[in-house]
Amino acid sequence: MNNDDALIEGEEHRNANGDEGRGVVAVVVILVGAPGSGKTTFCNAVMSAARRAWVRVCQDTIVNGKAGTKVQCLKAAADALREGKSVLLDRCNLEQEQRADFVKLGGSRADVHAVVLDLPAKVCISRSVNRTGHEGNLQGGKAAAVVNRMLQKKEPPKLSEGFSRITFCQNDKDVNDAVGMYCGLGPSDKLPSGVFGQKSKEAKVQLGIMKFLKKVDKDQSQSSFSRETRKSDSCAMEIENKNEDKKEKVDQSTSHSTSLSDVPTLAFPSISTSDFQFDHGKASDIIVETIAEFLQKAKNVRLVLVDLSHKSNILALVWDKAAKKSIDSSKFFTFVGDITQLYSKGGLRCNVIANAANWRLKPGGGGVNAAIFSAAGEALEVATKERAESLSPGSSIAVPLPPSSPLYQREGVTHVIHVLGPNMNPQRPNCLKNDYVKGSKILRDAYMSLFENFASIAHSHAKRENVKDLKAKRESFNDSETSKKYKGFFTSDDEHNNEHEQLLAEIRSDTSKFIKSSEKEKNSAESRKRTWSSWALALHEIAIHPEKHKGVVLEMSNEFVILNDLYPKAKKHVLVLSRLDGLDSLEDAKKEHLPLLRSMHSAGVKWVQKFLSEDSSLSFRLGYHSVPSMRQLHLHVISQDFDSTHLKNKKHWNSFTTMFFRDSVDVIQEIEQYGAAKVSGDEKLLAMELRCHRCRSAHPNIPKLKSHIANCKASFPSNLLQNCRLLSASSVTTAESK
DNA sequence: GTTCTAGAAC
DNA sequence: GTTCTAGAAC
Repeated sequence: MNNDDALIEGEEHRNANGDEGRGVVAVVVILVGAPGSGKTTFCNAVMSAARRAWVRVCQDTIVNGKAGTKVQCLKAAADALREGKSVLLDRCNLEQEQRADFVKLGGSRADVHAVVLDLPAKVCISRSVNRTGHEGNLQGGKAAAVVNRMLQKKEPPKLSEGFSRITFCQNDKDVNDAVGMYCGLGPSDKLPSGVFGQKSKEAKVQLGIMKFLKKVDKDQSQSSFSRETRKSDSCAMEIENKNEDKKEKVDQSTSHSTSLSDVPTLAFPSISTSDFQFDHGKASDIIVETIAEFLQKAKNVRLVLVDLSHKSNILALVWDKAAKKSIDSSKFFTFVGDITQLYSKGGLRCNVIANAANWRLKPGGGGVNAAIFSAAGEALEVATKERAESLSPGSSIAVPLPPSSPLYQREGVTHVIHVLGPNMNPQRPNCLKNDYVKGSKILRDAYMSLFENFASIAHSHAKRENVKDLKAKRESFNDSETSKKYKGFFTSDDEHNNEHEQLLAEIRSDTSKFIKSSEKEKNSAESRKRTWSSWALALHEIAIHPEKHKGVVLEMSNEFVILNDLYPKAKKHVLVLSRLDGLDSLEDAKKEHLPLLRSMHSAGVKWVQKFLSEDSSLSFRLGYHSVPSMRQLHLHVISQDFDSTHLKNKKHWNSFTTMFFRDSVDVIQEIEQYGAAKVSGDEKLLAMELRCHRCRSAHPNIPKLKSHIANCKASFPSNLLQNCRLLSASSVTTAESK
């Protein structure tokens, strides 16, 4: 690897300096970026200080200052090239298809570069919302929606599309650097090719990998593309149908038995069959065999083999073989989708996902590895590094995902298991040169290791009897060594060991709260109790002495008191306040509290019904804050309009719209199943960017968000529509009948 | 200049 | 939890 890097560096050097005498080399720079990302600014900056002739081609202004067509842009660009000028293409170009025709302008005539202005969505939205008199006329409230929609479809450019150079800019500094570079580009200069500035701090390594891949990518896409698509086209429909059926089955089962969607589920890609070129027939046999073996031992878990494409060959093979082996289709099935968006796009809850990692456990490269690292954010890189430096073929390592990771927040993924399979590709490290005896063993080991790791995670989850128990164990294990691997299925021999290992994993992964408290206050059970500020005692006072607060109490029983939230964050916002002294927050709730939680819930539902009878346009959620600000357990019953002057800041918003808010139905279910409810109390959750709770679009600040939600009519995300999490006029009748 | 956030005090 | 306000962002 080091050798590769050195080689690449040498090449760069030659390219950057060694092209005098070759004459003028025109460049087509295809800008890629959402509205507000600064494409026009970029063009103007380059052209104002350029050392070569540039023509800016902008679709928004191409017809005498007015918007034109793509064809007109192509013509203008071609004309410019013919005159020996270089081209700055100023249009969004976020999708590959939109870029393809412009890339074709290259070839012998010109180098084609991409400059990706990949600034945070928030920045683009903020700029396009605020701008006035922009040529594209994308202003005002609609801008945010447009930007969001476009960003969802974005496909980062790849060298394989035909670019000779791609520059990613993630912030203003990157943009300025890129401007400077193109300004300084003289008529006969040529910039080094490759990918630059992609999300990795080790740009050189990244470049090395990308260059290395470029060659392989092309080779592969030519050979395996024709081979595979033709073959699979004939059965594509079939697979699609099967998967449709399958998905329906899953949906049905989730709606019938409320627990299925929360069964620990592992989503995994096929290991070694794409980039590592392992034979699909042999691989599918191994997948099905190891799954069958695993499912015999493991109870109450699900496995899902995921591939991006309906045309996946391996998915079809595994599907057929699993059916022939009569593998229980509720415990194992295949799924077509992006493994980093199974929940948000596919409605499939998977708390653990596997990553087809490289031996260095580095992000980038391509395929699943790049996708997962990029979706999980830097948090995964850091967490991975803490655990291991590298991975050997046939093994795997589980990494708990910090709650700050977008994958955790958006998809509910708590662990990523990195797996490394055997390599049959001569252009990759450790190639087995067609030795399928060795290869098959390694692939089998890889899956076994993956499933074992998953089993440990699932097992520990189920083992969480109650929070107190866990805390006690945590403390006793707190100082132990960490680097051992998880081992064993659910055999009694390994059980103790497993618990130990998993508790360690939990200590590291779970909400930092526990760690902090166990570090600060070691052994005394009393001192572990949270201290509350004076203002945080108001609810406790009402709960213990409701008779003194008749003015605010709406309803009262022995178990709870109902009152309006003093600072309602929506049109309707009431609290169902437990009267049980000593039960202060969700993390203290245990099985013994289930009757109380259930009656609080149904009291809340009754109020929802009352509110709905007054205004049927409202929708409601019932839930708890993971870490409440006020003492005394209280259930929020809140309408989803969030139309209130008291909703003023990010914390308010995120406390009701992220995983910080734990739906009462889920809380009850988790306590029934595991003895405790999961709390997502990470501070970062409350500092997250502002997203619409309906359409998930991002907004630059609270006022903009509020004006958006006042008008957003998008349907709620699918997860809220399941399991009676969201109550509305149409759903409440079904909730009642349950 | 105004708008908006975020930290401290309560 | 809210209020107040300095100063960042626009």
